[in-house]
Amino acid sequence: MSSERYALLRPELDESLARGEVKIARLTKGVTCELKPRHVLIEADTDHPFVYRLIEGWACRVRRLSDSRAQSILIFLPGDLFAVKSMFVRRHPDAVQTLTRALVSRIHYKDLHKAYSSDVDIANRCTWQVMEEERRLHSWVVSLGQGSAEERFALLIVDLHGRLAASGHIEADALSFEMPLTQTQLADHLGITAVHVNRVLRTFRERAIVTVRDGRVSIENLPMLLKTAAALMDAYERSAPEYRGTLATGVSR
Amino acid sequence: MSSERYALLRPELDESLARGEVKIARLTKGVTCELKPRHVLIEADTDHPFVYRLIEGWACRVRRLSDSRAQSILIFLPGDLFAVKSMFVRRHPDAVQTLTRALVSRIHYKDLHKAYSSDVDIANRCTWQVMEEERRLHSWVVSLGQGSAEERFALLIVDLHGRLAASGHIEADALSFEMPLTQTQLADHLGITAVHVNRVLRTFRERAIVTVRDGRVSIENLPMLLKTAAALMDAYERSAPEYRGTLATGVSR
DNA sequence: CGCGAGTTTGAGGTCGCTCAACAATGGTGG
DNA sequence: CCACCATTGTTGAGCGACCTCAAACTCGCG
Repeated sequence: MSSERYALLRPELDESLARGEVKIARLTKGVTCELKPRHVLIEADTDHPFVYRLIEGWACRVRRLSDSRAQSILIFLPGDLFAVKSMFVRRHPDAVQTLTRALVSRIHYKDLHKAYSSDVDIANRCTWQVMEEERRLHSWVVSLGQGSAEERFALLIVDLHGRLAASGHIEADALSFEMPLTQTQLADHLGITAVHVNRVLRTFRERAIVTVRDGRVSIENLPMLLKTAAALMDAYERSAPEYRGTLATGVSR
Repeated sequence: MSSERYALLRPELDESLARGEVKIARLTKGVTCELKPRHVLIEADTDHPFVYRLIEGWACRVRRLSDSRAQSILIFLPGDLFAVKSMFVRRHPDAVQTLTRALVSRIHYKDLHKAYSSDVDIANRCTWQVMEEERRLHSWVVSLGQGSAEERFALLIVDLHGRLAASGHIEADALSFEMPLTQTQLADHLGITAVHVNRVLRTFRERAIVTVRDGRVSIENLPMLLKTAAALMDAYERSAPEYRGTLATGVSR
């Protein structure tokens, strides 16, 4: 978690969060396990005592409705803590499952809450994770509430790119990266049908803006992509380096 | 904040949260102020050093897009803490404004964070507030992503009713309560146009399920309302007393 | 080879949008 | 007290984004 990208973090907390990061890493180290794609880590509405860190791979929080609709609420990328809420609630109303093969470490909520209670750095780091998630949820509410299918998709790509770049998993100027979501999974996240996802992808491909193939996205016209997402983007996202940098210098084809 | 409704809270935290509640109330007491309707308390993208408690009235977090679209992200009711994130970030990407005449108390983020650092009860209470908000955001993402306009509206009414009942502002079995949102404000929250809100309200009125008039909602057919919202409701909401109770005992007309 | 999961495409339908007009309300100033 | 205006609510007509259903295609896998 680089604080680079989160320019709005109060500077006095910078070091505390970095320390909390290390301390939590130390606490969770040891108990790591490898998971297959689509493994349900946390079942909805079931008592669950662990807090996790995603080390490798992708995962997501998904709610399934009784009538077979599903909404993928948040996507987790390497480095993210998740189910921090386990410290406070016995159950979660939605499931967490892997999207790819993944490596996670975990810690019992009691151990983490003990550390949380006695060490401000750890409390800060946990609270920060929840707040960061909340920020992304705000953005996603705006996206689902006001964005067209194309805008939502563009925003998603920009967001994933930004997060992967911020955590160092891809270069900040990378124009291609892995995105292991099927069109059905994209649909559940974007709040549209899989069929329509396919059509949206087609128009982006035909207009040579973004091509998604074999679990990989290639950005062919970044300025155009950013322009499509721009209306939905908040000040945080707009201030991310990959936005200012590349939009200004013009990586257009 | 009664823990009644939040049956899933870990029992060992119950007392700590109650203590945190009281301590925060003590910290913020004194500095209260009264605000007019539509007063912008927190401006988007502007440095802001306070954390608030809404004592009376309604408020909401709203993001305005460059092209005049707007999404109301969260609605705050009496008792809610908001802008807890001020402790961690300098600015918020969305504004917070009152919907009615309102009474708020506030505290400087440094003071609160000092208390947060030295008192677990206060840390717990703050983190809990953020987690509770996150839970509602999850639900709202599902609602916007998967729900029809009617389902969203029904869920909103059920949610508001449940929260007002939980905090004791209305009776748990009240079938009518104040809801001081204009149709335009409802539209921005539901992610549909004001015109369509009007039509949705009409169908609910014509089917004698819910009538909204003069800033007040009257539930005329609760089972039907719950049935409409049911698909979108999570286990928390479904387990709320007013759902189990009244659906079971059948308040149908 | 057959199977299942994912992708692609067509045809037709619907939910919700846009534009536009008008009614009801309440506040303001003359 | 009335004329005026801004805000909110209401309704119609036409349109477009997205959905539903259905079929065909690709691909990896046992």
